[in-house]
Amino acid sequence: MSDAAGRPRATIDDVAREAGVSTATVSRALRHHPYVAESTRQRVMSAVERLQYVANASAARLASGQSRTVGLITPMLTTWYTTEVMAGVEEVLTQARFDLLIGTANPAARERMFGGDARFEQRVDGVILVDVFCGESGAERLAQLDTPIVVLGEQLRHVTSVSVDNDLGGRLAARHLVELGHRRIALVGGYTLLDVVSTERATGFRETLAETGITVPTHYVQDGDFSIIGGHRTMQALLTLPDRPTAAFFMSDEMSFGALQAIREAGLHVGSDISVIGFDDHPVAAPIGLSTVRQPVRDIGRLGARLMLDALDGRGLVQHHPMELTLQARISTGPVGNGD
Amino acid sequence: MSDAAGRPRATIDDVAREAGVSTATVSRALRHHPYVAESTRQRVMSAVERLQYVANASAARLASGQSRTVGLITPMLTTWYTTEVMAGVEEVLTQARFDLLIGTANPAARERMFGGDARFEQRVDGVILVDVFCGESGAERLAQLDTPIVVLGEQLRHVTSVSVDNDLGGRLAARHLVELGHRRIALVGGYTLLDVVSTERATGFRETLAETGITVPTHYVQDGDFSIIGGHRTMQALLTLPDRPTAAFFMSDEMSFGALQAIREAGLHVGSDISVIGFDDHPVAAPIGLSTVRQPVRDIGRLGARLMLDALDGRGLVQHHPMELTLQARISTGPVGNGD
DNA sequence: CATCGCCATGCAAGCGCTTACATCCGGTCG
DNA sequence: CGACCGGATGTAAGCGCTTGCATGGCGATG
Repeated sequence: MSDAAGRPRATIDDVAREAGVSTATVSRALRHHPYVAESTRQRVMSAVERLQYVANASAARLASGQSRTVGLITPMLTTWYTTEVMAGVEEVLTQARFDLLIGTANPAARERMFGGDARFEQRVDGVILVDVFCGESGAERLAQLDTPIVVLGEQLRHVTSVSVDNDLGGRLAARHLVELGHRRIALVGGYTLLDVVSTERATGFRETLAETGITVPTHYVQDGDFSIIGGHRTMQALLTLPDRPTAAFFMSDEMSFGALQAIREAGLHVGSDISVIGFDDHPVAAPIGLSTVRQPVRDIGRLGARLMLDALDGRGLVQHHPMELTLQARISTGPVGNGD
Repeated sequence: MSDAAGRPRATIDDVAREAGVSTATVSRALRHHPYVAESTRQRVMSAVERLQYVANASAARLASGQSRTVGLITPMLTTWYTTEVMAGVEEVLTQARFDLLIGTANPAARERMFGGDARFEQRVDGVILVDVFCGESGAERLAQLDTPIVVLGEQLRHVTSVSVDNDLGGRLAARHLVELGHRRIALVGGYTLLDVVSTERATGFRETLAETGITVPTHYVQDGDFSIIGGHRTMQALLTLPDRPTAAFFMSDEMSFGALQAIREAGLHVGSDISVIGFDDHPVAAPIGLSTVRQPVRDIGRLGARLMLDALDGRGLVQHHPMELTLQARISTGPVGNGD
């Protein structure tokens, strides 16, 4: 290691020598330890400046046993939701001078992770799980680890968690469509059999419809794996139905985008021939007029990171933190029969 | 540090003892060093398994002097383009068991970075710059550092770089609009005064138009800072012009999305009243029918990471790697006068 | 059969920090 | 005025690995 000028990189010993103090003092001065005289700190700082000293992170981590890094594990790195959460986490962590390490956990490898992901071991001080869906039993196991854990996207009792009220999300979407007069309504989730999020939203959605005597027939329920292409495929299928629905609730905006494309390709009109409501409030939703249930995605990430920082400080509380959901009505949803 | 069972974490010494060999042998066995007998390796591996040993990355890094981490610096963390490049980089790096450290460089702090971003020093083995726009002179300085550098988004002589031919991109967009008969064409870049990308695309665009005798008047040239909101604002401005353009080239799809919204809000029709062509081929472009100049964004990230890995291996070549650009004509562009 | 050479392994010295503990020093207090 | 105390600093023992060098075997060679 050497710097741009070819000189070998300065170490803490060089700084100590230059400042005429011990390495212990340099270390303390740099980390704002209380017992360092102001004059000494000044001397150290100017030596640091002169030598262009930058601490070696690996050495510090080894010696302190802390990595100042938090890991983030998610099964779906490619959805907008996930990257947005990450952005929020990154923002807060960076500000606190922590590093972020990303790890992907496909559903199959999930089990292994509860025993500790090898990639992360000893490398992170804590881990944030995004949409990993561990369930209460998984959470209990996580709580056993001596590593702080924060779970995003699921409400849990045994670990710190933050999520929206998905049931309510489903209700908001249902109420909106009912108010517009729709009765033949399709329901498209991500991976119905696997993810709690879809299940919870579906429950709220169905219950609200049931209040008006509406039921969602089985062939109106589909999975679109939270992707644009999945939404496209799903809407194509729905459009070929003899009893074509007049509205559909897609549980992510990305799926909705695909759905809008399918509708247009079929020569139909969104909002009149068929209404579509999404979930998330993706930045493109407003520009293209997609009605949706908005969740404060970036804030979820920010809060998650803050909770992690608290836990790392020892002043973390194991509790659930709910986040707000709001309906954004736009032009992709309209009164039923408008187009007929 | 302890594992889930509360036992202190196993170290390399524990493994050595358990396997009846020295720590040196364990270290070699784990890193597939050639001079380790197969039988020994087996013994070590089973000891590792039994003790659930996971190496401490910090210790390894300190001892080896390598961080197995590469830094990525970008001024615009929030654009789709950047996150997509990152995803490509991450994919390749993770596979090679490298870590990725993200750093944001706002244009103002750019200068400092050439002297080395403190956040990254001694912590990364190399750094990838995404859309940092250093220019040949900056590149020369970067080449002086003993840290491998890969620049994405700009063609450079003195450092390894990968980028598309932005001039060609501008030409493709221009040719498409000209072929549709447009003559009043607006041109919206990111930060005209700052970024090479916009400048290069503008050059190709204008030259192609010039071949047909078309010039772009000053008031048709705007900046939309590569954001949805910026595109929206810009299109609103263009629509109020007495000599409203019949087509516009937005240098990112995200700006185009905002533009489409503005057009719809004004009660006009995209593709007939006014044509819009973007740049990137954002995943939402196809669903909503936005014509665009496609660049293989994720591949740029992947290649960048691969080049970095090569450089770290000492078998890197300083050279430029061009990437393909293709026109994707969709319904947001149509023949001129179609809507009048 | 002594000599080589090469593969396999062990020894031990760091890598550059952090931090418990020891030390020193000047003021306070009884 | 000596004991005490707490702030400021130094000493040095690690943290858990990697790796240059030394060593030990063993088959091939002359």
